[in-house]
Amino acid sequence: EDKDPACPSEPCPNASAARTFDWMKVKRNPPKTAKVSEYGLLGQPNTIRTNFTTKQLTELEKEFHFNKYLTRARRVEIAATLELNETQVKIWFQNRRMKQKKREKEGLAPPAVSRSAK
Amino acid sequence: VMILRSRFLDARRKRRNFSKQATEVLNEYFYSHLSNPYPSEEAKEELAKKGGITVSQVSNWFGNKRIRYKKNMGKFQEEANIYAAKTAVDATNVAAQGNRANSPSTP
DNA sequence: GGACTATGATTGATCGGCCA
DNA sequence: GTGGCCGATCAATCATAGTC
Repeated sequence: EDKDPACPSEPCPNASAARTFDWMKVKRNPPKTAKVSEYGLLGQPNTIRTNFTTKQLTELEKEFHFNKYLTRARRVEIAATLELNETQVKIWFQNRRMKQKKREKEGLAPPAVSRSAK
Repeated sequence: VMILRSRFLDARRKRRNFSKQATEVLNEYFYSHLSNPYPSEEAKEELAKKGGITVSQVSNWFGNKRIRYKKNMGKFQEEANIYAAKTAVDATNVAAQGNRANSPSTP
Protein backbone atom coordinates (compact mmCIF):
# COMPACT_ATOMS: atom_id res chain seq x y z
CA GLU A 1 0.00 0.00 0.00
CA ASP A 2 1.05 3.55 -0.31
CA LYS A 3 1.89 5.91 2.43
CA ASP A 4 1.02 9.13 0.89
CA PRO A 5 4.26 10.81 1.77
CA ALA A 6 2.35 13.96 2.24
CA CYS A 7 5.01 16.27 0.99
CA PRO A 8 8.50 15.11 1.60
CA SER A 9 9.72 16.47 -1.64
CA GLU A 10 6.53 17.19 -3.40
CA PRO A 11 5.19 20.64 -2.81
CA CYS A 12 1.89 20.79 -1.06
CA PRO A 13 -0.89 22.93 -2.43
CA ASN A 14 -0.30 25.18 0.48
CA ALA A 15 2.94 26.23 1.92
CA SER A 16 2.26 24.88 5.35
CA ALA A 17 1.13 21.74 7.00
CA ALA A 18 -1.35 19.23 5.75
CA ARG A 19 0.83 16.36 6.77
CA THR A 20 -0.77 13.05 7.61
CA PHE A 21 0.22 11.89 11.06
CA ASP A 22 -0.32 8.47 12.51
CA TRP A 23 -3.33 9.40 14.60
CA MET A 24 -5.14 10.32 11.42
CA LYS A 25 -4.72 6.80 10.08
CA VAL A 26 -6.09 5.04 13.11
CA LYS A 27 -8.90 2.73 12.20
CA ARG A 28 -10.91 0.85 14.75
CA ASN A 29 -11.97 -2.71 14.07
CA PRO A 30 -15.66 -2.85 13.35
CA PRO A 31 -17.80 -4.03 16.24
CA LYS A 32 -17.95 -7.77 16.53
CA THR A 33 -21.48 -7.76 17.71
CA ALA A 34 -22.13 -10.33 15.05
CA LYS A 35 -24.95 -12.62 15.83
CA VAL A 36 -24.54 -15.39 13.33
CA SER A 37 -27.37 -17.74 12.73
CA GLU A 38 -29.89 -15.25 13.84
CA TYR A 39 -31.03 -14.57 10.36
CA GLY A 40 -29.87 -17.74 8.80
CA LEU A 41 -28.17 -15.67 6.19
CA LEU A 42 -25.80 -12.90 6.75
CA GLY A 43 -26.99 -10.14 4.55
CA GLN A 44 -25.36 -7.80 6.99
CA PRO A 45 -26.97 -7.99 10.35
CA ASN A 46 -23.65 -8.09 12.04
CA THR A 47 -21.43 -5.10 12.40
CA ILE A 48 -22.92 -1.82 13.25
CA ARG A 49 -23.63 -0.54 16.66
CA THR A 50 -26.46 -2.23 18.45
CA ASN A 51 -29.43 -0.10 19.23
CA PHE A 52 -30.75 -0.99 22.61
CA THR A 53 -34.46 -0.82 22.98
CA THR A 54 -36.11 1.32 25.57
CA LYS A 55 -37.12 -1.80 27.37
CA GLN A 56 -33.60 -3.13 27.51
CA LEU A 57 -32.25 0.17 28.74
CA THR A 58 -34.91 0.40 31.37
CA GLU A 59 -34.07 -3.02 32.71
CA LEU A 60 -30.35 -2.37 32.65
CA GLU A 61 -30.84 0.91 34.41
CA LYS A 62 -32.98 -0.74 37.02
CA GLU A 63 -30.36 -3.38 37.64
CA PHE A 64 -27.65 -0.79 37.82
CA HIS A 65 -29.50 1.06 40.48
CA PHE A 66 -29.48 -2.10 42.50
CA ASN A 67 -25.94 -3.22 41.75
CA LYS A 68 -23.15 -1.24 40.19
CA TYR A 69 -21.30 -4.47 39.51
CA LEU A 70 -22.53 -7.73 38.13
CA THR A 71 -21.72 -11.27 39.07
CA ARG A 72 -21.26 -13.81 36.35
CA ALA A 73 -24.54 -15.44 37.19
CA ARG A 74 -26.50 -12.22 37.15
CA ARG A 75 -24.93 -11.22 33.90
CA VAL A 76 -25.96 -14.45 32.25
CA GLU A 77 -29.44 -14.00 33.56
CA ILE A 78 -29.84 -10.48 32.32
CA ALA A 79 -28.31 -11.25 28.97
CA ALA A 80 -30.79 -14.03 28.46
CA THR A 81 -33.75 -12.01 29.58
CA LEU A 82 -32.91 -9.05 27.41
CA GLU A 83 -31.61 -11.08 24.50
CA LEU A 84 -28.18 -9.56 24.55
CA ASN A 85 -24.66 -10.93 24.66
CA GLU A 86 -22.97 -11.27 27.99
CA THR A 87 -20.37 -9.00 26.54
CA GLN A 88 -22.90 -6.36 25.69
CA VAL A 89 -24.26 -6.43 29.19
CA LYS A 90 -20.77 -6.29 30.62
CA ILE A 91 -19.81 -3.38 28.44
CA TRP A 92 -23.01 -1.57 29.20
CA PHE A 93 -22.28 -1.71 32.90
CA GLN A 94 -18.77 -0.54 32.36
CA ASN A 95 -19.90 2.42 30.35
CA ARG A 96 -22.62 3.12 32.82
CA ARG A 97 -20.17 3.25 35.69
CA MET A 98 -17.97 5.66 33.80
CA LYS A 99 -20.96 7.80 33.03
CA GLN A 100 -21.92 7.84 36.66
CA LYS A 101 -18.46 8.86 37.65
CA LYS A 102 -18.38 11.63 35.12
CA ARG A 103 -21.64 13.04 36.29
CA GLU A 104 -20.57 12.98 39.89
CA LYS A 105 -17.36 14.76 39.10
CA GLU A 106 -18.95 17.64 37.30
CA GLY A 107 -22.61 17.58 37.94
CA LEU A 108 -22.30 17.91 41.64
CA ALA A 109 -25.91 16.93 41.50
CA PRO A 110 -25.75 13.35 40.41
CA PRO A 111 -28.98 11.75 41.03
CA ALA A 112 -32.13 12.48 42.01
CA VAL A 113 -35.48 12.72 40.92
CA SER A 114 -36.03 14.75 37.90
CA ARG A 115 -36.53 18.34 38.81
CA SER A 116 -39.74 19.30 37.21
CA ALA A 117 -39.08 21.27 34.14
CA LYS A 118 -36.06 23.37 34.44
CA VAL B 1 -40.85 -2.04 15.33
CA MET B 2 -41.72 1.32 16.51
CA ILE B 3 -38.33 2.78 16.06
CA LEU B 4 -38.29 4.31 19.43
CA ARG B 5 -35.52 6.61 18.61
CA SER B 6 -37.10 9.03 20.91
CA ARG B 7 -34.15 9.75 23.05
CA PHE B 8 -36.74 11.36 25.12
CA LEU B 9 -35.30 14.45 26.46
CA ASP B 10 -31.62 14.01 26.18
CA ALA B 11 -29.31 16.44 27.72
CA ARG B 12 -28.00 17.42 24.37
CA ARG B 13 -31.19 19.24 23.68
CA LYS B 14 -30.23 22.72 24.61
CA ARG B 15 -26.83 23.07 23.15
CA ARG B 16 -24.93 26.28 22.86
CA ASN B 17 -21.92 26.95 20.68
CA PHE B 18 -18.76 27.81 22.52
CA SER B 19 -17.60 31.36 22.81
CA LYS B 20 -15.16 32.63 20.28
CA GLN B 21 -12.54 32.70 22.99
CA ALA B 22 -13.03 29.03 23.81
CA THR B 23 -12.92 27.99 20.19
CA GLU B 24 -9.82 30.07 19.73
CA VAL B 25 -8.00 28.41 22.58
CA LEU B 26 -9.00 24.93 21.51
CA ASN B 27 -8.02 25.44 17.90
CA GLU B 28 -4.71 26.94 18.85
CA TYR B 29 -3.84 23.88 20.84
CA PHE B 30 -5.14 21.51 18.22
CA TYR B 31 -3.19 22.97 15.34
CA SER B 32 -0.03 23.61 17.26
CA HIS B 33 -0.04 19.96 18.28
CA LEU B 34 -1.37 18.56 15.05
CA SER B 35 1.14 15.73 15.15
CA ASN B 36 -0.39 14.52 18.37
CA PRO B 37 -3.56 16.36 19.38
CA TYR B 38 -4.13 14.43 22.58
CA PRO B 39 -3.93 16.86 25.51
CA SER B 40 -3.13 15.40 28.90
CA GLU B 41 -5.57 15.71 31.74
CA GLU B 42 -3.63 18.70 33.00
CA ALA B 43 -3.63 20.32 29.60
CA LYS B 44 -7.35 19.76 29.32
CA GLU B 45 -7.90 21.44 32.63
CA GLU B 46 -5.94 24.43 31.55
CA LEU B 47 -7.74 24.65 28.25
CA ALA B 48 -11.03 24.38 30.07
CA LYS B 49 -10.04 27.19 32.35
CA LYS B 50 -8.85 29.43 29.55
CA GLY B 51 -11.92 28.77 27.50
CA GLY B 52 -14.41 28.96 30.28
CA ILE B 53 -15.80 25.50 29.64
CA THR B 54 -15.64 22.16 31.42
CA VAL B 55 -13.01 19.47 31.02
CA SER B 56 -15.60 17.15 29.56
CA GLN B 57 -16.42 19.72 26.96
CA VAL B 58 -12.78 19.98 26.09
CA SER B 59 -12.64 16.22 25.69
CA ASN B 60 -15.73 16.21 23.54
CA TRP B 61 -14.34 18.98 21.42
CA PHE B 62 -11.07 17.16 20.76
CA GLY B 63 -12.87 13.92 20.09
CA ASN B 64 -15.09 15.55 17.53
CA LYS B 65 -12.30 17.61 16.08
CA ARG B 66 -9.96 14.69 15.54
CA ILE B 67 -12.58 12.54 13.88
CA ARG B 68 -13.88 15.29 11.68
CA TYR B 69 -10.46 16.52 10.79
CA LYS B 70 -9.19 13.20 9.59
CA LYS B 71 -12.44 12.49 7.83
CA ASN B 72 -11.98 15.50 5.64
CA MET B 73 -8.61 17.09 6.04
CA GLY B 74 -9.07 19.25 3.02
CA LYS B 75 -11.92 21.10 4.57
CA PHE B 76 -9.74 22.23 7.43
CA GLN B 77 -6.74 23.38 5.45
CA GLU B 78 -7.67 26.99 5.54
CA GLU B 79 -8.33 26.88 9.24
CA ALA B 80 -5.09 24.99 9.75
CA ASN B 81 -3.08 27.66 7.99
CA ILE B 82 -4.61 30.39 10.05
CA TYR B 83 -3.77 28.79 13.35
CA ALA B 84 -0.48 27.40 12.15
CA ALA B 85 0.81 30.90 11.81
CA LYS B 86 -0.20 31.83 15.32
CA THR B 87 1.67 29.25 17.24
CA ALA B 88 4.18 26.77 16.07
CA VAL B 89 5.11 24.20 18.63
CA ASP B 90 5.82 21.04 16.82
CA ALA B 91 4.80 18.32 19.19
CA THR B 92 7.47 15.91 18.17
CA ASN B 93 9.42 16.93 21.21
CA VAL B 94 6.72 18.43 23.27
CA ALA B 95 6.78 15.46 25.55
CA ALA B 96 10.33 16.16 26.50
CA GLN B 97 9.53 19.78 26.90
CA GLY B 98 7.74 20.77 30.03
CA ASN B 99 4.58 22.73 30.06
CA ARG B 100 4.44 26.36 29.35
CA ALA B 101 3.82 29.10 31.75
CA ASN B 102 2.78 28.46 35.27
CA SER B 103 0.58 25.71 36.43
CA PRO B 104 -1.20 25.12 39.71
CA SER B 105 0.43 21.84 40.39
CA THR B 106 4.14 21.70 40.24
CA PRO B 107 5.26 19.32 37.54
C1' DG C 1 -39.86 29.26 6.15
C1' DG C 2 -37.35 25.45 5.22
C1' DA C 3 -33.07 22.86 3.34
C1' DC C 4 -28.40 22.37 4.48
C1' DT C 5 -24.29 22.74 7.19
C1' DA C 6 -21.64 23.24 11.56
C1' DT C 7 -21.14 21.66 16.02
C1' DG C 8 -21.71 19.89 20.91
C1' DA C 9 -23.22 15.72 23.32
C1' DT C 10 -24.34 10.89 23.81
C1' DT C 11 -23.13 6.11 23.57
C1' DG C 12 -22.15 1.10 22.03
C1' DA C 13 -17.98 -0.68 21.32
C1' DT C 14 -12.58 -0.88 20.81
C1' DC C 15 -7.67 -0.37 22.53
C1' DG C 16 -4.06 -0.69 25.82
C1' DG C 17 -2.73 -1.19 30.52
C1' DC C 18 -3.25 -3.11 35.07
C1' DC C 19 -4.23 -6.51 38.43
C1' DA C 20 -5.90 -10.67 40.88
C1' DG D 1 -2.60 -17.42 30.25
C1' DT D 2 -7.58 -15.63 31.31
C1' DG D 3 -10.96 -12.28 32.26
C1' DG D 4 -12.94 -8.01 34.28
C1' DC D 5 -12.34 -3.22 35.09
C1' DC D 6 -10.71 1.45 34.10
C1' DG D 7 -9.57 5.44 31.35
C1' DA D 8 -9.37 7.25 26.96
C1' DT D 9 -10.90 7.16 22.49
C1' DC D 10 -13.41 6.00 18.31
C1' DA D 11 -17.22 6.33 15.24
C1' DA D 12 -21.82 6.84 14.23
C1' DT D 13 -25.79 9.37 15.38
C1' DC D 14 -28.74 12.70 17.54
C1' DA D 15 -30.56 17.30 18.15
C1' DT D 16 -29.90 21.91 17.99
C1' DA D 17 -27.74 26.41 16.37
C1' DG D 18 -26.39 29.02 12.46
C1' DT D 19 -26.40 30.22 7.59
C1' DC D 20 -28.55 31.39 3.23
